[in-house]
Amino acid sequence: MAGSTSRVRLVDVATAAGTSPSTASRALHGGAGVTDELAARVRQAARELGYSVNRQARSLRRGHDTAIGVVVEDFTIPYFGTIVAQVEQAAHERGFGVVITCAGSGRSEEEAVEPLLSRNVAGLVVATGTAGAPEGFLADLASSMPVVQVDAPLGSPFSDAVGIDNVAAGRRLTEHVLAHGHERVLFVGSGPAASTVELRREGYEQAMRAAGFAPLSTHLGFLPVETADRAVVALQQYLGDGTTPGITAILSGVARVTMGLVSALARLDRRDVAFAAIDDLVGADAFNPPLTVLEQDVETIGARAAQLLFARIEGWDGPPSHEQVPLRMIERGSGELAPAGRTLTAF
Amino acid sequence: MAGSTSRVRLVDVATAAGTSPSTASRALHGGAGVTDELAARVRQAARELGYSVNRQARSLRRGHDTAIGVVVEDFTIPYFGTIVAQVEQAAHERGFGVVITCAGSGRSEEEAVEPLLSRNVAGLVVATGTAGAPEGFLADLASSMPVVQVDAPLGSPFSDAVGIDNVAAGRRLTEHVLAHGHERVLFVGSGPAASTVELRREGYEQAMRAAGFAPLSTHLGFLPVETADRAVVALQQYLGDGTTPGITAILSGVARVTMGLVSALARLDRRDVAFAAIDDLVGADAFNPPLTVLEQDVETIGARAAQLLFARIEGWDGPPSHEQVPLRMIERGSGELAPAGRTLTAF
DNA sequence: CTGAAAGCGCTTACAG
DNA sequence: CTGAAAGCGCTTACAG
Repeated sequence: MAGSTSRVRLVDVATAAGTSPSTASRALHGGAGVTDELAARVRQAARELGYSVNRQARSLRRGHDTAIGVVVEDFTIPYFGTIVAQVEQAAHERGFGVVITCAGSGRSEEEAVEPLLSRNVAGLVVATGTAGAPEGFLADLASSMPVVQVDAPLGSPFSDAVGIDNVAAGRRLTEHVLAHGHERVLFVGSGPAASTVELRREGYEQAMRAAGFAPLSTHLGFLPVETADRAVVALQQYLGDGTTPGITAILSGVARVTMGLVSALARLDRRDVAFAAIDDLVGADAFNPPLTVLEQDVETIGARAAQLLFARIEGWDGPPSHEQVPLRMIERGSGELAPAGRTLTAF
Repeated sequence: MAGSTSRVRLVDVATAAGTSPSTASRALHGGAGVTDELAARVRQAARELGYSVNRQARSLRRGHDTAIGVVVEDFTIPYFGTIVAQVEQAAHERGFGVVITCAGSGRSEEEAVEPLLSRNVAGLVVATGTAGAPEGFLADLASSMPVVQVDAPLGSPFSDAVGIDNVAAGRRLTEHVLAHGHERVLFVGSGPAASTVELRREGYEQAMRAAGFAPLSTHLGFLPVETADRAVVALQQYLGDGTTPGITAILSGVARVTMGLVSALARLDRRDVAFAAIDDLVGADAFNPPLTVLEQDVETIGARAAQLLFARIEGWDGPPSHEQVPLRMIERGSGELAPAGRTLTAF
């Protein structure tokens, strides 16, 4: 057991083993060039004293830390939680620490990243959903350290990226409800700044136009708390007043928005409106009706991001790779409703 | 703009401002004892060069880092995501970094915490739900640095703690369904190791016994993926086979379990069984029937934990405080169902 | 194979 | 008010 007063240093271990700090360091980490016998003595002393290296000192000396940074837009969103979990796991396996920071709620990217850079992290996973301008702050960063972007709208020429094909996702979701006879379909995004969601909207518009229907979209904004209230107001506007024909299907571009829409539809008691969403939600099979979703494989996205990052950290020097992880449609019912007043026969 | 090749050091700033590192350091952080004019020159040089302090060096010199550690059981669970978000926010406001680690999935506490200790974090927020043995590893830690426990079963004599009154929560949830005429009520926990959930079960048993009914409880385990399948199996066993009278109400002790139960009840199409849970769930108002919950104010729990931790870090030396944040019952319908075949008049 | 020495970038008594 | 010097704990050329 380590004494709980003050951490034991390498010199303590060396002294206990009857050698010098230099040799002790080599015995514990350096590997080469130490007698087996002496190395064993050092390792035992380290064990007995409960030694663990002071990483600040090591990092200062080596010029980079065995830690990576993770920049996330919002920790309360399950998507990001899963990314963090995967990255932390990969880091832990390699003996790396993980320092996190939040880029949301009005903080600038510089401000968000400073706590990471000032700790000399060896690389960065950036999952903000909004970043990715090739001329931005991240590009600057990516030229001096490995950066992997997650859920980024565009592949940057300076960094690796892992995500989904957003345009195709929007198209596929749209085609799903079109196939069930819908023509007046509303797409709901979170806001113009969420560029991945905007790409999904683009896919939606492509699919609508290809089918000969007019696209119609709106935004709910970013704050989950307010989302349900806004959704009620927004939906009432589009659902029709009995005289004008309203929309018959709703598509949600992202989980946060789905949460709001699901509550709003429940409050309005409109279970007749078809509804499908990008991103799965916990309990979606218990919704009324059960929610059809186009699911992202978030675990794979997080795991691949970590793999790419550590490959770079370990020196891999290939061209930036932009990976797209396949999506999976989970049909649970809500997206398969036919438009009210119309019976489908062919499907 | 900072050059992107190599970080600028304090000595660079000092040189640019025509002074020494000592004075530059004092001008930027130390505060006292530098001419206004010189201080201004240093600050401008720092700004122009894009200087930001190397925290590893600072920490090494000062003996402790301006960073805190957060130990979490599982980042994908919204409860912990909210704790992390709150703590990160508080840390950021104080110029502290946040390094995280996961204590779940078979890692020992020592192993989980090592990456934090080896970085000399100034304090720890520990949210593992299972820890809290007064003689454990954490107690050892708490004697050498500030530790705040979140969601801990017992108040440790060595550290602050923030959470809820778990026994009272179990009692209150139980009394809710008892008030609607239920007598055969099943409590579902996650596993014997989750001691906060076990305390909730204790409250449930107290309430059942006080009402003269026999308590009946089971566990679903920890893995969210398997939970729904296990829940189906478990529920079939308790719901009765038509000849024997089954349970008429189910209580869930924690969010992960609720997710499984909600899916299982949907699959079994048993909307007649009353159901109430501790912890709110996203979309709970869209469930069928809408889910009644006893909600934890997780944001307040996280915020208070951070406040306590930083108070300790800044030197506050009061006795360990064990705070319990009030709960809120959200009645949405699922817990208010009367037992099938029995009509209530009095409520 | 081993150890004395230098140095990573910072802060802080200490002397002026 | 200012600066030269020491030292936080480690690693790594360098010399032996």
